[in-house]
Amino acid sequence: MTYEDAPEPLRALPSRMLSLLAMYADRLVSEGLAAEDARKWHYAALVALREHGPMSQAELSRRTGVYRSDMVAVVNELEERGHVERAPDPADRRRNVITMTTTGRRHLERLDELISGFQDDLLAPLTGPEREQFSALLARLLAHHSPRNTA
Amino acid sequence: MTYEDAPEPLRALPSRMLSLLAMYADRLVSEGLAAEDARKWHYAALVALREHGPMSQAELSRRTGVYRSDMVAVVNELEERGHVERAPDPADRRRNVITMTTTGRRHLERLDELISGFQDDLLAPLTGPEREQFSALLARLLAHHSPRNTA
DNA sequence: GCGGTTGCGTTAGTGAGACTAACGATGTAA
DNA sequence: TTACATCGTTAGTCTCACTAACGCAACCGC
Repeated sequence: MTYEDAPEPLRALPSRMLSLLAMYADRLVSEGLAAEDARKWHYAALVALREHGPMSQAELSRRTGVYRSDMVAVVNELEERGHVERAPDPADRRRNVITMTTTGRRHLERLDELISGFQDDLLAPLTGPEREQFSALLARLLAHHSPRNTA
Repeated sequence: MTYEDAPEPLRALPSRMLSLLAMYADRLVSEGLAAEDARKWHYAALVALREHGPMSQAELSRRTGVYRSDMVAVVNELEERGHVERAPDPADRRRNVITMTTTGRRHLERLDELISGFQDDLLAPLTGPEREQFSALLARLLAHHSPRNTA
């Protein structure tokens, strides 16, 4: 927060505005999810599981962008809460197969609603078309800077 | 990095795209500034000093958004490098007066160029009008969510 | 004058996130 | 079989935003 009086040249820097707004958005999401005893990586993992079915932690890691060393904790927490099950993969004994439970699926649906509400809060001052445009611009910038397209 | 295969519903979330892009932008700036032995808060502080002249650490903190506890280190580093001078304020002995040196001013001019280049890198895929629009949308979102306007 | 509050610089510490290194166990390929 | 890659896991680094508390100095009401 703060920055009330940031000098103009600073205030107008896209990189700075981006950091500031991202910080705000992150806080919005994190605090909102905390109310459901969830963290944003929980959401990312659950969405991946819904989209692609059961998978190993390493694959979950690749799909969500969470390091596999950090994914350990995420899966631990989801397992504790009964949202996923972790079982050794009989086909490849290095792997764990992570499967979403029914509880997990219900939980995810709840999170879907919350997350969607946060997007509305975030974009509140924009009109419908402006939101589309903002998202589209973000997507283009990301596409340009992500490893896949930059390489 | 990574996220190559993020499931669609995740990938399209504005809050997520924002975080990702901000991470990229931060890295761009931080690594670029490191080449000049600078950090982004150095830049913020120096810009504030140029705009408003000598001021206390607390005021610097308010103007840049850096906590005054963290501002101590920023001023230390700038002082070590000879970019600012720290002197007790005779008018108020609780305060330090931070003044930019000539060296600091030259350094800041160099940073100006670097920073401006990073903005270009960041916004590279967008056309001129698109950059304007993106900045304008960011500014509006920030204005809406910053404490001054939210209150 | 005095007492209470507020602001200052500083130190220390928290909690989260991104990221690296290395491990033992397992699988794959030369 | 030897060499290499992958997986889950532990541990640890660095940076950031943020809080708490400190001693000190200034200000306000009286």
